[in-house]
Amino acid sequence: MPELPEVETMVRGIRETMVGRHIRELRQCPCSCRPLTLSPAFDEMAQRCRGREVIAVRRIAKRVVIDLKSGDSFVIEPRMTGLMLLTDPPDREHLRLEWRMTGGGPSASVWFWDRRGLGVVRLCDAEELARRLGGDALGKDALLMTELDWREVCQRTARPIKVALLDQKLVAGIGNLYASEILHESRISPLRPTNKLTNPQIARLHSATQHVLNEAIKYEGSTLGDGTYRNALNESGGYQNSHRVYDREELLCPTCQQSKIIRIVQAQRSTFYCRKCQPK
DNA sequence: ATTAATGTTCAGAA
DNA sequence: TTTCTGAACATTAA
Repeated sequence: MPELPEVETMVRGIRETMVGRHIRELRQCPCSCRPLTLSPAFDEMAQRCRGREVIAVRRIAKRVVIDLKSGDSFVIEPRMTGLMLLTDPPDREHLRLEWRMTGGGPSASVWFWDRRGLGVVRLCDAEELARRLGGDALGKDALLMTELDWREVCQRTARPIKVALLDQKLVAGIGNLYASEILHESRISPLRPTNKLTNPQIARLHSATQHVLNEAIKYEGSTLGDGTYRNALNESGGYQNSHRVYDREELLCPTCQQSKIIRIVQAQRSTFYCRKCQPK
């Protein structure tokens, strides 16, 4: 389930293969699955990008953005099971799209693979999409979320902080897995109303967000039990070995070594936390 | 053999 | 206005 660190890993994995090259052809892969959600429809998308130069490959929140010199950008939402690959898909059955690039070398193509097919690929104005999102959880420079930004955002809602962290209009890039991890490092209860957080808590939330996401990027994301998430070379991530609470119900909390991690459900999603280290 | 759970986003309802 | 629910899917565990 690609969240910010997994998408950042995808972007780094395909950047060298795409930037500075031209798109020779966009192809739909001959899989028997239901077609991906594309906007505009495939024929127009293929026609509009053919021959165009790729000038940047970057990440906005949980989306892969491929900027073309023409002003168009591919905006790819991997959702649950989408992957950007250079080689060796987990299976050929669920390959969905291929960008054939100019230039030689064995990796002159980039693929989008998606087992469940919930992914969405658009060719559009990327900035328009970015405007609909909150600040990037790990943005740089102008996109940086400062501690003051976090305070302002936290005033906007009374929902539990765990639920608010998943709202991409407040802060963009955090998903279900990293929300639990960040709150544990922050020593904040997932049940805490967001607008009741104290300034010291918000300061911890701010720094834990950066720390957890940067560490996860360093290990190229989390590959869970089902093994779906892979980097661009079809290799597993490594951050699952550093998880403190996610998917660790009944195991001892790594901080206090006394209390067991519990699982609760908030907004129909699993939340994992330690009652002792994250008091209400 | 059904059923539930998994995770992200959005439309539409409360 | 804000918050909640269900649907889009495929696969696996119960």
